[in-house]
Amino acid sequence: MYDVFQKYLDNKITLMPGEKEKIRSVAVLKKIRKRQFLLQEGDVWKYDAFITKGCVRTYSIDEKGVEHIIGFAIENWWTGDRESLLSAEPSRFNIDAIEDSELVLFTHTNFEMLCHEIPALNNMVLQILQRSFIAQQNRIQAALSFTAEEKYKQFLLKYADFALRIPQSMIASYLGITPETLSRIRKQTSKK
Amino acid sequence: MYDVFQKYLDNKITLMPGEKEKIRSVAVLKKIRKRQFLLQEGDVWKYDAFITKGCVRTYSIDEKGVEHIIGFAIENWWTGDRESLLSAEPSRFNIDAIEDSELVLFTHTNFEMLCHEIPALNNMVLQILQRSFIAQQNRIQAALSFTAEEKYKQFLLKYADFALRIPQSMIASYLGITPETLSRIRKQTSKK
DNA sequence: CGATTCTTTGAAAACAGTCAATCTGTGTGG
DNA sequence: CCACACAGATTGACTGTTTTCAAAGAATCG
Repeated sequence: MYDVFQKYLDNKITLMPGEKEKIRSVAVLKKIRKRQFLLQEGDVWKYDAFITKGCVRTYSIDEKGVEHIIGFAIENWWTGDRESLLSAEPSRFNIDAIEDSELVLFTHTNFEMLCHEIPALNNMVLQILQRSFIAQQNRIQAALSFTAEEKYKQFLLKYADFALRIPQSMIASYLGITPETLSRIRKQTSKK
Repeated sequence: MYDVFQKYLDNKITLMPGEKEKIRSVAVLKKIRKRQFLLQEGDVWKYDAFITKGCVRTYSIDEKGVEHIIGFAIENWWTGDRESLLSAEPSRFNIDAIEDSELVLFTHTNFEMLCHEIPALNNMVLQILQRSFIAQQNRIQAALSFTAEEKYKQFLLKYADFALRIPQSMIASYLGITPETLSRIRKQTSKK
């Protein structure tokens, strides 16, 4: 379980002797089953969470009870609610597992300590944040510029590696359309 | 002109003796007039840009020639295209001035050097990035969850300080609706 | 196999987009 | 200072897309 994370780290940064162990010593392993919550609306999120196996979704629920998926995350991705983490306010989001999943958790306090002591790690976090920022910007642009069909196509291209693991109703939610509309788009495009 | 930026810095971080001057020495002042480009699609963006006066917009143009506004920025905000900056690829965005504006520019190379030498500055950048990330996440959530009317209301609340400086057609573009639709929404809500 | 969840389909209603015309306000040149 | 031009905002009629609601059809899991 932890070895997936270790591999990820080795791939990204080179650590000084002893640092590997230091990181390892504050890591907490966690398994969650399909449909199980990692974070529930109203709770305060306090971790940095890395997925070693499985798939989770982050979503909000509007006043009509409809779910709106903000993002997905799979193996080798980080997840969590940065807003709640930094503000220490109750989260407006839910995170739950789409598949049985395994995670490596760090309490944010521990993780900050690690980042402070290990510049390479701190730098890695900055890189990830930058990349997430860019990805979000592109998603906003897509939402503004593309039709539902184009957004779906782009989604399949961009997330080809795990698009098939996700129920269509959830993809629809992510794209901001109803499951019925997505079903019709698929029918349309399969004709061609 | 530069004093606006200096004030901003003083407000955010405390600098060691000499650091102020070091920052100042690599800053470049720039004025742009209304409608003038700061960045044009196809060019590579190489700066970190701080606005001391005025207002700019970042937008893309789709294949039909329609503009889609990704974001606005005013005094005391940063602007630019992080994607182009980090990838060194030509930008897909345009940035131009909505009002006559004044900026403090740093070439990214210089700015990185400064961040490397001044940990407090580096930390500030991280904070800004985190906050931008959260703001974008909230925008995505709003786009998914809210009706056009709700999005407009939220925009007015959130950006009350400069919403009036921006033409309605641009607000419509930002919200992902046509100017006509926004006009009708305004008519509706003013009735109540 | 039965139960539950997910997907598809249909028809009607709601909504936003398009196109074209008019109105309004601002700023410029005569 | 006026008149005109121009850009932005509004309005109306029409079209097209998406949602909604309801029901039937697959697929999945214990």
